[in-house]
Amino acid sequence: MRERPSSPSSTARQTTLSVDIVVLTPRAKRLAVLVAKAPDTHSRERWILPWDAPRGEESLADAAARVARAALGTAPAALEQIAAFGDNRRHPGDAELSVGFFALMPNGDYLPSGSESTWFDAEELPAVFPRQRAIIDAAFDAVRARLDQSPLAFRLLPPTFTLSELQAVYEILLGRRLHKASFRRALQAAYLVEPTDEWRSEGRGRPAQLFRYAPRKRRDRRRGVRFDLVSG
Amino acid sequence: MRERPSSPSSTARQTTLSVDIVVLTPRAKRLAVLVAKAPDTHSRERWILPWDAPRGEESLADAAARVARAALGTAPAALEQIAAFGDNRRHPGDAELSVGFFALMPNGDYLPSGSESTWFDAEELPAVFPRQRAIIDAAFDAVRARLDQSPLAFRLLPPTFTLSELQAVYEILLGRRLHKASFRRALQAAYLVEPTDEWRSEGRGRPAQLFRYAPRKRRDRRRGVRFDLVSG
DNA sequence: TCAATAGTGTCTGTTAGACATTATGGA
DNA sequence: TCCATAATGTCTAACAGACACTATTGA
Repeated sequence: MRERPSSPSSTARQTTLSVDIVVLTPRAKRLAVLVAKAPDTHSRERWILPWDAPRGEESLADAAARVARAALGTAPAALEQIAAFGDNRRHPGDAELSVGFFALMPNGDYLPSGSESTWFDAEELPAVFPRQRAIIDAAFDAVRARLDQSPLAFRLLPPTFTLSELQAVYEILLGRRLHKASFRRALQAAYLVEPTDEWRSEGRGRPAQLFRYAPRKRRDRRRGVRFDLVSG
Repeated sequence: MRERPSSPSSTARQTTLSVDIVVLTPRAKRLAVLVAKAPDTHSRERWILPWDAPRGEESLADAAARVARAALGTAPAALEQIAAFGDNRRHPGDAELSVGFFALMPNGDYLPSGSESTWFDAEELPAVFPRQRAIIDAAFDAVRARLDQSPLAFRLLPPTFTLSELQAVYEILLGRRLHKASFRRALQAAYLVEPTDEWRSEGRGRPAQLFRYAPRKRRDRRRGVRFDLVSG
């Protein structure tokens, strides 16, 4: 066997691998996470994230899509990798290595039928395995970090939407309130949306104009689209 | 075997795994990457990133540290995970899954003795395996994305340094020029450095005051420390 | 009419970025 | 002395954030 400092061994080792999905959805002005009750093999109650091992030649992304689809009954609106988690924390399948993904679903009132899965408010999560707990925490960070560089928010909305709906999605994903006037100014400056000639009236109040996602030229996105905080 | 939508199989599958390191260093005002010549098993010349499989109970981070140390002869100044790469692109060890890390080294003139490794300018990289090419590209993105939230730049400098040196490191890591006055203002506003009472004279010009990294209160880092571009 | 929401105009303090100037050493 | 680099002051346009106001519907 040859000796090279840059590659001390010439073959990759066998490892048990899992793909774990943090499905997030806006629900009652908060973020909710999809978890299922773990089979009662151990004494205390545990909940688990959807997960599985990749099959055959399946890529990580394909495996993640399959697991998300199985858990939801439908394809999620967005699916992105978070990171690999290879510490020694416990995992429900005792995987040595877990690759975490986050998925976004538009409507948190929806639940796959006949499933033991439930939505939990992000602030009131039940006990999960430590490895999956770390993946959940990383999922929130990843969503927030990518939100202003990637059109994640628009995937949670129908093709046309009001600016108030869009702002609400941003607020839920970021976990904080935004300033209305500045939010709209930033949207305008970023050329992300264009108005339609439709308006929608909901309950009381002035009807809102509908917009659609229509990113123009990539613009000099030196610093992405940053939205301003509200005072309170 | 039980049927749960959230976890269709109960055991994680065996997979071949590698940990691949993108070692970056400032060199001649540019970023350089450490690569080694691949053993000539195939016809055309290939270069490879340092990599290896984790051993035994070793965590991903531990394996990455070991590989980086083996390639450099010393520990790097920083080491962070990028992501997992599980597509079907080719890898030098034919790993099904590779976890990429980036490492930072202060001095790019340094080379481990007796090694076939070489620094390549980031803009003029030789042919590497497609999987590792993707890891390199992701490494640049990761460094730039984390630079304003994490004190990566300070790890490339000795305990005391001039502000011009610090700015040069930022410029190399970001791959673009920064505006001097705004850079210093941003530093001041972020309470990241404090002056020492030492000065250093190098060649002509006024001597520069030495500073040290001394982050104060975490401050309301709503938007991290952002540095401004230079006009040109 | 009132309540509620949509959308806009304006003001102010802050700051990014440019520019100019002073400071201080070496050649 | 001239040159090169450090360090700082000032100016301006842009913008964040606050506030107030108008617009438009349903109750």
